[in-house]
Amino acid sequence: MSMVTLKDIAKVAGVSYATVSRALSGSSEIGEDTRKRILKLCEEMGYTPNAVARSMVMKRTNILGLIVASLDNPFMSELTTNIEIYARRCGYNLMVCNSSYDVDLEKEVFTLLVGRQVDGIILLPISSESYESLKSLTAQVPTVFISENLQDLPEDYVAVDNRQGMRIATEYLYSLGHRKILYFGCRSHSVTHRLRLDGYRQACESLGIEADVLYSPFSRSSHEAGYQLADEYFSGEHAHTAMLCATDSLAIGVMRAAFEHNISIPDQLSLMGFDNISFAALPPINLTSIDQPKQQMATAAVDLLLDRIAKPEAGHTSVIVPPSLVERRSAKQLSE
Amino acid sequence: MSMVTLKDIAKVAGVSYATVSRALSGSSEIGEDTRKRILKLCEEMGYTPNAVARSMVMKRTNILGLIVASLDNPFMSELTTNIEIYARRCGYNLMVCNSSYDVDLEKEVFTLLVGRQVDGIILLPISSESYESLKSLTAQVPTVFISENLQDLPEDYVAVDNRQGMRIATEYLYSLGHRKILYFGCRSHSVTHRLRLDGYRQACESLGIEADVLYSPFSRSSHEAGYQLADEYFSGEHAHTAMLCATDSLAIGVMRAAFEHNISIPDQLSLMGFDNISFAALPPINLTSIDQPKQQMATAAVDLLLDRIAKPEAGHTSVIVPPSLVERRSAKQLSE
DNA sequence: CTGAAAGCGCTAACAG
DNA sequence: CTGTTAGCGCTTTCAG
Repeated sequence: MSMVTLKDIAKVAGVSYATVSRALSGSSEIGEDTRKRILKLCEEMGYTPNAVARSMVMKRTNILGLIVASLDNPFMSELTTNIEIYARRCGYNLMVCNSSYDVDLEKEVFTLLVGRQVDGIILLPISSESYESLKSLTAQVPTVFISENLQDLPEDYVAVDNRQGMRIATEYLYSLGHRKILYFGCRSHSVTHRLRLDGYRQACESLGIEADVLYSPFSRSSHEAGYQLADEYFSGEHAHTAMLCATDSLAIGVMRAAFEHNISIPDQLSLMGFDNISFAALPPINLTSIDQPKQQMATAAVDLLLDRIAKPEAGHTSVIVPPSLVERRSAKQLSE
Repeated sequence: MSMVTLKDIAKVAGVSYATVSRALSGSSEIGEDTRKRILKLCEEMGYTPNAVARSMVMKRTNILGLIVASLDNPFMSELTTNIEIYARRCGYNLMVCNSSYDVDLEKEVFTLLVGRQVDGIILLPISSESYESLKSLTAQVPTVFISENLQDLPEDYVAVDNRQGMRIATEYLYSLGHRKILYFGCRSHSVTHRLRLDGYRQACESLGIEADVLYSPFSRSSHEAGYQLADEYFSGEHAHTAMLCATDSLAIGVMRAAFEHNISIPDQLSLMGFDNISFAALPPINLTSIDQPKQQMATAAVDLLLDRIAKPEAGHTSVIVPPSLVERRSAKQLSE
């Protein structure tokens, strides 16, 4: 289709194709007049540079790989959107693969992307265990992990300050008058989730209130998990005035259980989530949450990756971004 | 990093690198013993074929471009997920670009993808107008439009049967006893939306009930649009017992307005949407809707595109997939 | 300032 | 069955 090549336009212009290449690369030395003439010709002949050929010789594709558990997850798709837009602004295109929450597949697509000669890879919500399985691969190509806190592992990553986020949440509920706050957790194996729980515990301690934790046996955070856990909880005694969920998804499940148990939110129970996924803002949900600044995380991840590509041997870096409270209507002042 | 090339392993194996190439491509004639020896060597030396080099000579990249208005939109991200997974199964990787609802950007990224030598492009919710702006480009590379009905335009596309979907919705509400059904529309310029409206009107006519339509002035379907429209509507007289929204997003906005006007859904008003986005299933929303079979649409789009790549000159095809009713709890039997 | 030529890693005839 | 060779379209020394 776009079969016009450098050679073609060189022939028409009556110059060598090296000259045309120079005209296009903009740089170096070339006569202003010839450049203009050539550029015009390219336009006329509908020439589009062949990025594949260029990659071949440049030994870099200007393509970034993105591996994501599932784009269906609103948190991940928000991140992806921002990553793509920013990467493109930096001159990179994005090749996206779903790992479908499968560690083996994740490994497989990683290898695929390496074969594609991507300049770097961004790995998006991956449980911290899968770091183990990818260890040998991440050495082959610049990689940054995003949204999962890898702590002291020798990798680049960007994550929100999870501990701080839960501290903020707990303190907020406290400021609303709540003293009996239940924490609803999940995925106990994940560092990220351990940090969140930590933040809650720390805050409780310094506030002088009791920490109370319920953990979902489900391996993945979902509203089903939240529903089951809450349904059980509401069926027994429940003296807490507020509930703090490890994720928004969990909180949404809690909403359903609360509804079925005729517990009104926020009148009888204040509820909070974490992540501030787009769902949370929907009118019928209106969930007070802790925001992960997705845009900032996205640009930080791309910047970090480009840095690493520029200096493959530099030491590992992590970027921790600040969370923030988003007040909506699922939590309110405790009435006496 | 992965600097091992065919040549390297040829040298070690003591064969010409054409032989290695053959061993890897699996095909043609080559001694079983040498093949095995070579394959083992590749493994040992950690060889990964360079897809860029291969693309260069094959004149095909096995990359598909995907242009999407915004991955943030759950409908689009669901489609994208399915497209990526299926495309990969077919041996293609996906390069994704957001057009951010901007016709110029859309054109820009299209050109970018062409320069990337993608084998084909899938264009995802694009208003039918943008077809005009892309006309000259779609001729350059196999392209399929997805989710927007292009009617008689000379393009390949896959879309749901929008008219039929709204007919089903209307008939369903009718079967629930509703006779005064209000249609909430938007984006009157879009063929897709015109077809939906059409389906509603047709159904009303054959059911012998009156068609009543309210159109949002907003150019994009969103819950804000739905909220505004519904807020206004509820503020005036409102004798309808059911409301049929052109999209789920619109319906979610209606939910908020209803809540604020103390109108209970579904007790006082039945509500339906269209698209069956993932939101709709969330417990606090629980919206009865018309499903667009995203997975089927995704695979159909990829299949269509691969067909077109195989036969660039074949006539244009469209695939219309069937919608289906998803009963949840926002619509119910009209009590007398 | 411009042309000639080499080569990126791989595939595909074409010979042997 | 295996080796030789010629490119794919482009960038980049190195000469003019």
